[in-house]
Amino acid sequence: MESTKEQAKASMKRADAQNNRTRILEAARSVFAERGLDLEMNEVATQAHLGVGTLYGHFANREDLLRAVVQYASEDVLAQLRAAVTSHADDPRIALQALVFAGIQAQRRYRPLFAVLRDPRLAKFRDPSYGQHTRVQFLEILKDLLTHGIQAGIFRPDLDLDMAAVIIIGTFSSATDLMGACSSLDELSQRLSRSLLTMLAGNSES
Amino acid sequence: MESTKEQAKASMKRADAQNNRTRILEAARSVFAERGLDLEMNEVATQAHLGVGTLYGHFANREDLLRAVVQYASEDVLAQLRAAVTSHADDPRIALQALVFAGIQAQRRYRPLFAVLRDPRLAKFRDPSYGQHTRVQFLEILKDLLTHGIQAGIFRPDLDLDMAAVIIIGTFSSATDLMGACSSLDELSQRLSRSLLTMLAGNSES
Amino acid sequence: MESTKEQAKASMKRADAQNNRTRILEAARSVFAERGLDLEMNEVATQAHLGVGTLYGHFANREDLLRAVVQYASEDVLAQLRAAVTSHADDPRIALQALVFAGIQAQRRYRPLFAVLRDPRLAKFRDPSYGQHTRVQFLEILKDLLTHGIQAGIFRPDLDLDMAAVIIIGTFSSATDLMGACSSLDELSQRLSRSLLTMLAGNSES
Amino acid sequence: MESTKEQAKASMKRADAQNNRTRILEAARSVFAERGLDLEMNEVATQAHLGVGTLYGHFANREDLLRAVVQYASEDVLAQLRAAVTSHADDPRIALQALVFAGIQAQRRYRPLFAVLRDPRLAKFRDPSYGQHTRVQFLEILKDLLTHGIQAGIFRPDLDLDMAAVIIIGTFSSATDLMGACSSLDELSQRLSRSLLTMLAGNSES
DNA sequence: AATGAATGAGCCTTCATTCAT
DNA sequence: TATGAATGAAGGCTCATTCAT
Repeated sequence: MESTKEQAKASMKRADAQNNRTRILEAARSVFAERGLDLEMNEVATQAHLGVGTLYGHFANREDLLRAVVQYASEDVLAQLRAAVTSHADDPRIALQALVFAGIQAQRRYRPLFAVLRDPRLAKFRDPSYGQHTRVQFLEILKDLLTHGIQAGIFRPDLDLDMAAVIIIGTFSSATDLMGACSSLDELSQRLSRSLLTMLAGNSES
Repeated sequence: MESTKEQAKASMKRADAQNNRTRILEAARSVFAERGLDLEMNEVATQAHLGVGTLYGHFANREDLLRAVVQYASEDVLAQLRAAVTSHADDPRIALQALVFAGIQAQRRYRPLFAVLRDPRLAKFRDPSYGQHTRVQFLEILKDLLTHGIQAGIFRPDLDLDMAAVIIIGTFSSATDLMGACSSLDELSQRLSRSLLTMLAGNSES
Repeated sequence: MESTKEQAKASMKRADAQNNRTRILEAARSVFAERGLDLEMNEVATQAHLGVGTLYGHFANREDLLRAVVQYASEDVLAQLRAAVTSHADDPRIALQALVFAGIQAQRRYRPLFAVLRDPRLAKFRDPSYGQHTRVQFLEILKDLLTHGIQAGIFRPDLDLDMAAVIIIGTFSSATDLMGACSSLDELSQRLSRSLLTMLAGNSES
Repeated sequence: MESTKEQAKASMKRADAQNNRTRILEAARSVFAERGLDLEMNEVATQAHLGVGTLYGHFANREDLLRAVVQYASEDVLAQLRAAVTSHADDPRIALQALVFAGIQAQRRYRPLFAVLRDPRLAKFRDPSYGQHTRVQFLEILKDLLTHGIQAGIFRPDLDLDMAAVIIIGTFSSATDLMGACSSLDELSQRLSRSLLTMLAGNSES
C-alpha cells in the first residue's frame, strides 16, 4: 500500500516534471518567437508560470534551453513538411503545393528561429552534427518529392536534385521576407507554387 | 590666406572625422560578422583602434551604430549585385551566373547580416520604410535581369517576375546554409546557376 | 498545516525583504549624508552588505532610491520635531527650546539632505506635491507651537504666524552653517532658543 | 611701430583673455544656476561661445571653475547686501527692509549656490578658511546694521548680536523655500521685514 | 522538485581632461 | 591662446545563475 502510494506520488512527480518540461519548452518557443536569441530566462519562467529556479532543474543553463528550443522547433517544422508531402503522396503537384504552403507557414510561425539558424552566435549552441543532420533531413524531404515527380513524368528529368531542393527551400524564407508584407499566406503560397511548378515542369506548353 | 588656412584645417578635420567614421563602420562590420547583434561597443572600438568614447562622437548609441552597419552592408551588397549584372549586360546567362556568384559571396561575407535581417530584435533598428526600400531594390535588380533575358528569348516568357526574383534570391541563403559546407564557392555557384538557368529557360532541349 | 507553513514561509520572506529594504534605506541615508546627490549605488550596496542587484529589486533605479531617502529623512525629521514639541506641550518655552535643539540636531544629522532640498537637480526627484506637502507639515508644527504660546500669554499676540514659523525654521540651517563651527550643539541651541524666546516674547522686561 | 603693433596685439589678447575669463564665469554662473554641482564643462563652454579647451586655459579643472563661480557669486551677494544696507544708512528700519529684499532676491537668483554652500561635496571645493571668511562677512553686515539700530534706540538693546544676525540670514532661505511659491518677491519681503522689525524692536507698543 | 530573492560580472554610456592643430 | 575630437575611467543597470527555504 505504502509503496503504491509512493509510487503513485513518484509517477505523479515524474508526470509533473515531464509536464513542466513541456510547459517550459512551449513558453520558451513563444518567447523565442518574439525575442529570438534575446530570450530571457525570467520571461520564459513567467510565461510557463514557474519559478526561474525550476527552469534550471530541467535545463542546465540558458544555452541548453536554447538548444532544446531550436531542436524542438526544427522537429516540428520537419514533421509539418513531411505531413504536407505524405498527405498528397499520389500527386506530386499537389504535394508540392502543400509543401510550399507548410513551408511558408512554418516560416511565419518560427521566423526568428530560421533567422537564428544562421546566426553566428548559434554556432556554439548547436553541435555541428545536429545542424548537419537537420539540414540533410530537410533536403531529403524535398529530394523524395522531386524523385517521385520525375518518375511520374511531371518534373523534368534533368534536374540537379540537390540544387532543386535548395532552390525550393530557399524560397520559403525569401518569399516571406520579400513578399510577406504584400500578400496573404494563401495567395503567396499559390503564386509561389505555381511558379515553382512551371519551372520544375520544364516544358512551357505543359 | 587666413580663410584658406582655416578651410584647410577644417577640411582636414572633416577628413579625419570621416576617416574615423569609416574606420568605425569597418570595424563594426567585422565585429558584426562574428557576433551579430551581440556586437559590443568596446570590441568595435578596439578593432578600430579608437577609444570607446570616439564611437559615441559618431553614433549616438549602440542602436545607431547597428543601424548604420546594416545599411552600410546592405548597400555594399546591392552594389556588388548590380555590378555583377551590369558587367555582363549583353548576355543574361552570364549575367545570371555572375549574379549568383556575387550573391553567394555576399552571403558568406555578410552571413550574420542576412541572418539578422529577420531577427525580431532588428525591427527596432530599422525604420520599416528603409527595410522595405532595400527589399524593393533587391527585387528590381533581379526583375531587370529577367526582363532582359525574356526579351532576348533566353528565359521563358511565362515567368511570374516577382516570384522568379524571389526564388533566385532565396537561393543565395539556402545554398550557403544547406550546401555551404560541401562545396567551394565556385563549384556551388556553378551548380546553382546551371540549375537556375535550366529552370528559367524552360524548354529542356534548349 | 500546509497553508500555515506556506504562510510562515511567505511572511518570513516578506520580513526578510522588508528588512533588506530598511537596510538599503539606512545605508542610502548614510551614503547620502556624505555624498549627497552623488550617492553611488555600489557604495550603498556595500554599506548595506548586499549586492547591487538587490538594490534594484527594491528600487527601480537610482532616482527612486534617492526619492525614497529624501522622504525617509523628511519624515524622520518631522517626527523628531513633533516629538520635541509634544513632549513639553505644557510649557511653550521649553517646547521651543526642545524644538530648536531637535532642529539643529536634525540639521547636523541630515545636513546634505537639507542642503539638497533646494538643489535644482532634486526637482526631478520629488513630485512637487510631495515637496509642498512636507513644507506645509513643517510650518504646521511651528504654527501650533506659536498658537499655544500666544494663548498662554507667553508669546506676543501680534505675531504673523507664517512668518514667525519661517523665521524659526530658517534658524536651524543658518545657525548650523554660520555658527556650527564655533559652538557645541548644546551651547548653540541654548543661545539660539534664548534669543528666539526673547524676540517672540516681545516685551524686553519679560 | 612694430613693437607698438605687437603691444597692441598683446594687450588685445590680454583683454580678450580677460574678457573670455569673464564670459566663462558668467556662463558658468548661468549653468550653475540651473544645474548646480552637475555643471558640465561642455555646457559652460557652449554658453560662453568658446571651445572646451579654452576653459582649461583659464581654470585648471572643473573644481577650480566651481570654486571660482562660488566665490564670484558670494561676492556678488555680499556686495548687494552691503549696498542695500549702506544706501539707507540713516534709517535702520528701512535698511533692514532693503536688506531683506536683497537677501530674498539673491536667494532666488543664486538658489542652487546657497543650496550648495552646505553640500558636503563642496567641502573639497573650498579651502575652509575662505568659507569661514565669507560667513564672517555675512555676519558682519548684519551685526553692523543691528548695532546701529540699537544705538538709534530702534532695536532692543538686549539682543545677542550673533544670534540675531543668524536669525535674519536664515530667514532668506527659509522664506524662499517655504513661502516662495505663495507670494511675490515684494509681498514676501514686506511681510518678512515687518515681522522681523516687530521682533527686533521688542516692545509690542513701539 | 520548486521557488524567487540575492548576487555580481559585464555592458552601455557619460563627461572631465588632453593634445595636436 | 583657442579649438574640439579623442580618450577612457567610472558608474548605472541587466540578467544568467545560485541557494536557502
